[in-house]
Amino acid sequence: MNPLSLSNQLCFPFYAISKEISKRYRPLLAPLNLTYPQYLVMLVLWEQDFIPLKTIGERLQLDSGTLTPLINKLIELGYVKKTRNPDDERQLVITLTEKGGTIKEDAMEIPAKINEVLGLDEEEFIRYRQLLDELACRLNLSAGDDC
Amino acid sequence: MNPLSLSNQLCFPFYAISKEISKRYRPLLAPLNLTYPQYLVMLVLWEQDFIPLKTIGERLQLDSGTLTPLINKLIELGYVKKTRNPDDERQLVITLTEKGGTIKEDAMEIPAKINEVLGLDEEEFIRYRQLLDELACRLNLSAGDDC
DNA sequence: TATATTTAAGTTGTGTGCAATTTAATTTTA
DNA sequence: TAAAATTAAATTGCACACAACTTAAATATA
Repeated sequence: MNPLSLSNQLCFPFYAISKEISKRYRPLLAPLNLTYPQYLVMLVLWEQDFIPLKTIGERLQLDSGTLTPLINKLIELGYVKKTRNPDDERQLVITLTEKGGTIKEDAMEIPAKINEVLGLDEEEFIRYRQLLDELACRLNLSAGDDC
Repeated sequence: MNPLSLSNQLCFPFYAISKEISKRYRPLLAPLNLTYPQYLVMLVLWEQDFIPLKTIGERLQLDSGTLTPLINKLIELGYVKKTRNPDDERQLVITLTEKGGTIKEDAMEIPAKINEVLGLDEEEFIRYRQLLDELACRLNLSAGDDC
């Protein structure tokens, strides 16, 4: 057994599947003019508006080098705006615009469509998510850390 | 239950775990001066040398826009070289240099180290791989297609 | 066999992803 | 309280990832 064989490593299927998933999101996100990472930022904001850039970065594991241009793009699209925390001028606080709030309605359709596109039923979805959550815990990627 | 919540989607854990895995590869690959995608190309070549660029792209699901500069970097590192198929001058055939063959010995250490870094024992490794293989099949990402 | 079509790489442009550095604001501490 | 350390964004530079397009070679077909 060759340990270097692609088929004998975890890394490659993870890499390939992850790329494939974001590829299948692309046509669903196109009507909203969002890329997959931009959509993730919007998900964070729809869950909690008026949030520091720092916190978005912690949730998504992204640094300012990635987020700064991404947020600028979302501003250009008219979905968010930047404010500063008056108590700490270093902090950039991101808020949804009205338009950014409105497209949430369209985005609500996406999770169901994605499961369809991925060909997963409810049971499979839950099974995969459990395994991923478990692995995320093991890699210390969980927010809650109750694992 | 909010369907748009990060924690209720498959996409995000996949995205986060995939990034985390390649992050954990980075220090292991640094001594070889390889990035993670470059390492994947080397894995393909160590499995089968003298292979068309096209075929590498099919294995890794990457197009020439990604592979051309990546291969140029591997040439710069002295690990591979380009030749043309004399029977079809369109085809670029990639071959390992002596140096590219030699570093395979160092790379042999990596799979074991990665499982250690990810904190997975043999049993868990197999369990995760089965699930990923299953999902890859379902997404039509498998070469064999026997699923 | 000349023309059209297809195919393989390469090129260009946009958008991440991340390391390393810079800038400005805040906090620590000497 | 002035200087040092820390913190949050922004900037710079490099390397993917991929869509769209170009170029050159091979194949198909009229």
